[in-house]
Amino acid sequence: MLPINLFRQNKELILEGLKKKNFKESELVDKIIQLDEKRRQLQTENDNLAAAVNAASKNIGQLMAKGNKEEADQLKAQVAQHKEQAKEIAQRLGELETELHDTLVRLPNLPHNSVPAGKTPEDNEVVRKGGNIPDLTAQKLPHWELTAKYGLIDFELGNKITGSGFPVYTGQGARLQRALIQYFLNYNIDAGYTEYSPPYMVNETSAYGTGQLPDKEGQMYHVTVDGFYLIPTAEVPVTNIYRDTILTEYELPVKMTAYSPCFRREAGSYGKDVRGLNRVHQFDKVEIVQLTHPEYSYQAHEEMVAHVEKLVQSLGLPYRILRLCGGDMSFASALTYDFEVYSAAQERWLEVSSVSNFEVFQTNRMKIRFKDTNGKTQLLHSLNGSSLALPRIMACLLENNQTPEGIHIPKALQSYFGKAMIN
RNA sequence: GGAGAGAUGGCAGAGCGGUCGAAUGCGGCGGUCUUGAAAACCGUUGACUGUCAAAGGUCCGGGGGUUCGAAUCCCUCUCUCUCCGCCA
Repeated sequence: MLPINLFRQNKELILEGLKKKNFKESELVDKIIQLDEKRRQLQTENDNLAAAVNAASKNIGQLMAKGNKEEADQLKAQVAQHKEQAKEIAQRLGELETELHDTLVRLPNLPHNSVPAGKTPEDNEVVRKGGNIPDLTAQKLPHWELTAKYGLIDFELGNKITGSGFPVYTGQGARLQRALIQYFLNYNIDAGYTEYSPPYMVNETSAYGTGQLPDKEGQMYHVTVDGFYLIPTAEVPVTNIYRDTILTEYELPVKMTAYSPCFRREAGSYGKDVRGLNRVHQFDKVEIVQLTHPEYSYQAHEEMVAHVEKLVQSLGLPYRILRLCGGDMSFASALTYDFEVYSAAQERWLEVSSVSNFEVFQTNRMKIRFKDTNGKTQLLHSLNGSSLALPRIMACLLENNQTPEGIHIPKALQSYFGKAMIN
């Protein structure tokens, strides 16, 4: 949610940003400004009435103490009148506040200056490439055939137990999952991130805080009996750790990492996109989250990108880093870098990480703040990224490292996996 | 699931219808003292809204009610604790 101050101070900046993000309903900006003005006007009226009531009440107390009942009764009648007026105003004020808030949450975050213009994924900008695409002339099986061949994943069994998109990892496949999680977590911890093991269900307030609600309601599994949501990413519970918190400047930056399964309904996906591990309803991911001083968030963002890049490199996978264009960015983000790795048998790029700076968009909702050196309370910036999401990494590892003799395990993983090859 | 107790500022903990945004202690910050530090002493120390600044307004777990007036009384929800039951 954009801070309301921005609308009072710099309307042009907002309109410009919304245009770049390809947001159509720019008339909402004027609506918000008007609602805000009206709201403040009503608030003043309301406050003045409350002040009158407060003063009169104090007087009544004193008059009663003196035994001056007659005058007190007169004042009481006055107060009753004021209260009737106030009731009406308070109701209108409440409606106005709701409308203002509901309009405000419909606006996406504004893009950073460096975000390229554009509407579709084709307009994303390739920032860097790395690694080598392997030569698979000897054998070129897609990962869903490899997982069957070596007994790593049973997709059919998942169908039976739950439904499509809930793969069952078995034997060496399960072990590889565990090795990846462990490796990723340790790598993040070594870089100064504190590990958290959060709940996998969150309440409505938390889902709202990171922007899942109201925007992506249909993408989450909803446990209706208790009103909980299964987390689509550890970002949700982890960022909410600091909801309604005021930090001191020397506690910054806050760096957190967490492993969690992620649950996504993925309504509307189909075809080759959902084949094998490409898109599933439950998957594992290790996430990194930072809360930083607003002045240093872009520096932190670059550090996070470099951090994830080194991790991808250590797995020996061919990758590219994209700077997402305005139209392809998520609702809440100001700047996003996507990491894609090349799946050599499928011959396509698969997204494995998305590293974003949300600036104050999330922290404004969650009231995550800090006291600066002048004693002023300010919003922090929040950032997060995958480090990394497992299924597509696994798909690429299997496909790219396949040989007729077996699948090679990257060196960095071998101590976690326990051997150098799947066969 | 059943029975009971409770929720107050960063923390601990008073307050039980007006003088309470809230005693006191701890912690934090500033100062005196000191070569420096500790101790001691003095001062200061919640958030939100509003404004050029102020005045004013709101907040004692959430919501609703009684009253001229609620942290204090009533209803309700959520959460925490204790005991019983069940259980990884």
